[in-house]
Amino acid sequence: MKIKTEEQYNKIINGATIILLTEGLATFSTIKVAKLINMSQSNIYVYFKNKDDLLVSVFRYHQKKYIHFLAAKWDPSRSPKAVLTNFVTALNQFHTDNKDSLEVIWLVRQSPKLRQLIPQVADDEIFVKIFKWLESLQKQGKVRPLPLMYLTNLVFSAVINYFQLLDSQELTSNEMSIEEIVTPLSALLFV
Amino acid sequence: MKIKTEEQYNKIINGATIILLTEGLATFSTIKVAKLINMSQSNIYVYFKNKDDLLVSVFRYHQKKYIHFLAAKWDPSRSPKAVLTNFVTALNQFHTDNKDSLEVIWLVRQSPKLRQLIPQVADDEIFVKIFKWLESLQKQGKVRPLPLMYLTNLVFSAVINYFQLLDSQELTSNEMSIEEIVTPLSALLFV
Amino acid sequence: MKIKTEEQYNKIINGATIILLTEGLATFSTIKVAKLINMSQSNIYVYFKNKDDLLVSVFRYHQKKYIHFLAAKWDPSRSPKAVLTNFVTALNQFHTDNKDSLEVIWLVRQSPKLRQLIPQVADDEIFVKIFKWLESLQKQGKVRPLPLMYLTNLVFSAVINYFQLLDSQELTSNEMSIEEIVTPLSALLFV
Amino acid sequence: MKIKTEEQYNKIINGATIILLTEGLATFSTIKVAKLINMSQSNIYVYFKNKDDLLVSVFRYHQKKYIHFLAAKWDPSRSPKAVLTNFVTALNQFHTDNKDSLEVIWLVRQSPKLRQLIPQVADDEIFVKIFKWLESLQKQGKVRPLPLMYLTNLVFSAVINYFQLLDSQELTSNEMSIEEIVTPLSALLFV
DNA sequence: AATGAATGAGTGTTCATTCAT
DNA sequence: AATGAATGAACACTCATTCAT
Repeated sequence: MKIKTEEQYNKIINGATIILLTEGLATFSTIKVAKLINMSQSNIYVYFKNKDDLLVSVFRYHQKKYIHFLAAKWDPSRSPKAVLTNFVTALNQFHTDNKDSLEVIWLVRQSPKLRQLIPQVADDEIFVKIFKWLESLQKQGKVRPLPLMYLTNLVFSAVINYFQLLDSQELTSNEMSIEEIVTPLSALLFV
Repeated sequence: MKIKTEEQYNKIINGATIILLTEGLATFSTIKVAKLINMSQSNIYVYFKNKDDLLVSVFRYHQKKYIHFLAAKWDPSRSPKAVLTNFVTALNQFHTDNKDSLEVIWLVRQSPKLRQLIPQVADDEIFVKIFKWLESLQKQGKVRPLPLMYLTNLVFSAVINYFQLLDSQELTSNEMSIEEIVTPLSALLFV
Repeated sequence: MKIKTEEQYNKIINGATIILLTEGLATFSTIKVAKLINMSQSNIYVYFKNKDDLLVSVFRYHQKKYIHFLAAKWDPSRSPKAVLTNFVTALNQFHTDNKDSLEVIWLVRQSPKLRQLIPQVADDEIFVKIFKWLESLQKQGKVRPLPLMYLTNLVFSAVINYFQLLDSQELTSNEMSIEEIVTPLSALLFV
Repeated sequence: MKIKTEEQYNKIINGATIILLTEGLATFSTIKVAKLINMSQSNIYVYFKNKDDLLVSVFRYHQKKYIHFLAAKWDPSRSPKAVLTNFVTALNQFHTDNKDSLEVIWLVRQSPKLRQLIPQVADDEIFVKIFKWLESLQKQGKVRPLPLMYLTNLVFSAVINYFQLLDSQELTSNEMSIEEIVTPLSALLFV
C-alpha cells in the first residue's frame, strides 16, 4: 500500500491509536476511527487494505519510533549495571514522551491473531546488538545462564508492569521511582 | 432440579472458556458459545445478565480455582527461599492441571473494559496472608523495600512469561526448566 | 435449515421472488426483500443461512411447484403428437397460473454461479419418465436420433421463448396462439 | 493522439468483456475492470458516462462484430435449406472465432434492466434482409405461417442452446455435431 | 427453565461517481 | 487525457438483547 497523502495517512494512524487505547482491541472499529478524525469511513480503505492492515500499520508505526529511540540511546561501552540503568532510564523517558506507543505495542502483542501478522522484530539491528551484548556477558559468567529470550522478556515486563501500575493508579511514583527497579533487576540479571 | 440448573450453569461457563481461548476476546460471542454447547442462545441470558456478566463470571470461576489451589499449598513455616520455591512449583503444577484457568485469568485482565468489572482480589484471604508474610520479611530487612504490589506482580509475570514462551514455542522446557526461575527470582526478591 | 414459522418463510420466499423478477439477479439484495415485506433484514438470516441459500430456496420452491404440476399432467398413453400437445398445453396453463414460477426457474438457471448450487433435477421422477418415453420412441425410429438432453432443451426453450415474447409485447397471443407451437415442434421432434 | 484514445477505448471494452464473462453481471464492477487493464478507475469515466453506458457499449461492440459477420456470409441466392445450412455453419464459425462475443450478447440480454438500454437490432440492414427473405418464402407457402420474430428466435436459440450444452459439457461434439441441427431446424422452419 | 423468533444496531468491505489537479 | 483522493450509499452478515410461549 503506497502512502498517498502522508498527512491523511498519519491522521488515520493517530485516530486509530486513540481508539485502540480507549476501546481496546475487542471493540475497535474503523467506523469509530473515521468519526473521530472526521473522515469518511471508506477513505480509510484507500489508505489501508483492510482492518487488520490498519492495525498492523499502527503497530509498526509505534514500533519504529521505539526502535529508533532505543538505537539512539544504546551504549554498551559502560559497565553492565550502567548499561541496564541507562536502558531503564531510556525506556522511562520514551514512555513519558510516547505513552501511546508503548501501550499500543503491548496491546497488539497480546492478541494471538495480530501477533501472527506482525513481523518479527528480533532481527532488527538494535535487538541483534542487545542480544550479542548479553551473550558475551553470559560467556564471561556475568549474566545468569538462562535463555536470552527469557531474560529480555523479564526486563521488559518488569518495566511495563511498573508503567501499568502507575497508569491504573495502583502505584504512585512517590511510593516507588523508576530508578528503584534497577537494583532488583540487576540482581535478577547479573551474577 | 437445582442440580440440573448448576449443571447448565457450568456447561455455559465451560463453553465460554473454550470460545474465549480459541477465539480471543475480540470475536467472542454468545452465539458461538450457544452453538458449541448445543443450547439456545437466549437461555444463556437466563443464567447471565448480559455478555459482560458472563465474561466476568468465567473469570471468577477460574480465579476461584486458582485461589483455592494457592491456599491449599501455602505454607509460610519454612525459609523464605523454600517458600518461594514452593510457590513457583505450585503455580507450575496448577498450570499443568488447569492450563485454561491461567490463560483466562491473563486474557480477561488484558481488557481495559473488563478489568473494571472484575472485583479486586487483593482482599482474598490467601493474598492477605501472602502480603503479611512479605511485609514481616520486609521489616526484618530480608525482602527488598519495594511496594509489595509491585513485587508480587513481578513474580507472577515472571512465571506467566515462562508459560507463554513455552506455549508459543519460543522456548522449550529442555532449554530451561521452571525450577531455574527460582534463583533469579530469589535474587530479585530477597536481599 | 429447519422451517420455523411457515407463514414467515413463505413471506420471505414470495418477497424474494418479486424482487428477483423486477430487479434481476444483478441487483437483488436481502435489504430490498426485507423492505418489501416489512420485516427486519436480520430476520431473513434466521430463516436462510445466507443470500445464496435464499436464492436457491426460491428456485427450489418454484421448481417443486412446476414438477408437481408436470407430474399430474403427464400421460404417455396417447399418441406421440397428442402427448406433445398435452405437454405444451400443460406448460401454458402452468405459466398462466404461475407466471412467476417459470420466470424464476429460467432466471436462476442463467446464472453460472447459482446453477452450481442447484440440485440436478434430471433425477426427478417425472423427468426420468419423460426421458424413458422419448428413448423408447427413438428406438422405434419415431423421434429424431439426437441427444435427448438437446431435444428436451429445444422444446422447453421454444415454449419459454413464446412466453418471453408475449411478456415483452414483441408478440401478442392474437398473432400467434400457444397451440400453433405444436405443429413446428412436432416436425422438429418426430420423424 | 486520437489513435491513442481509440486504443484506450478498446482496452476498456476488452477488459470489461473479460470481467463480464468471468464474473457475471452480478459482480461486474468498474474497479475490477480498471485493475485488470492497469488503468485508473476514474479514467473509465472519461470514456463512458457511467457503468451502464460501459455495459451497453460492450454489448454493442460485440453485436457489431456479429452483424458484420452475418452480413458478409449472407447469400439468399440458393435454396432455402442451403441458406439455412449456410447460416448455421456461419454462426458456428463465428462462435469458434469469437466465443466471447456470442456469450456477451447472450448475457447482457438476460438482464431486464440492460435489455431496456439496448437498441433494437431489428432495424439493422442484415436483419431487414433476412426478414424479407423469410417473408417472401412465407408468401410462397414454403415457410410455416408463424410470426417471423418467433421463427428467427427459435433458430437462434436452437443454435445457442447447442453451444451452451457444449460449454457446460452436458454434451460433446462427438455425440452431436452442429450440422445435425440443420435437419430438425429445417423441419421446424420449412413446410 | 428453555427456546424460537424477532429486531436494531453495528461492522467490514465494495463500489459508482465526482472533483481537483 | 489521466489520475489519486474522497465520499455516500449499499450490502452481506453478525450479534446482543428482548419477548412470548
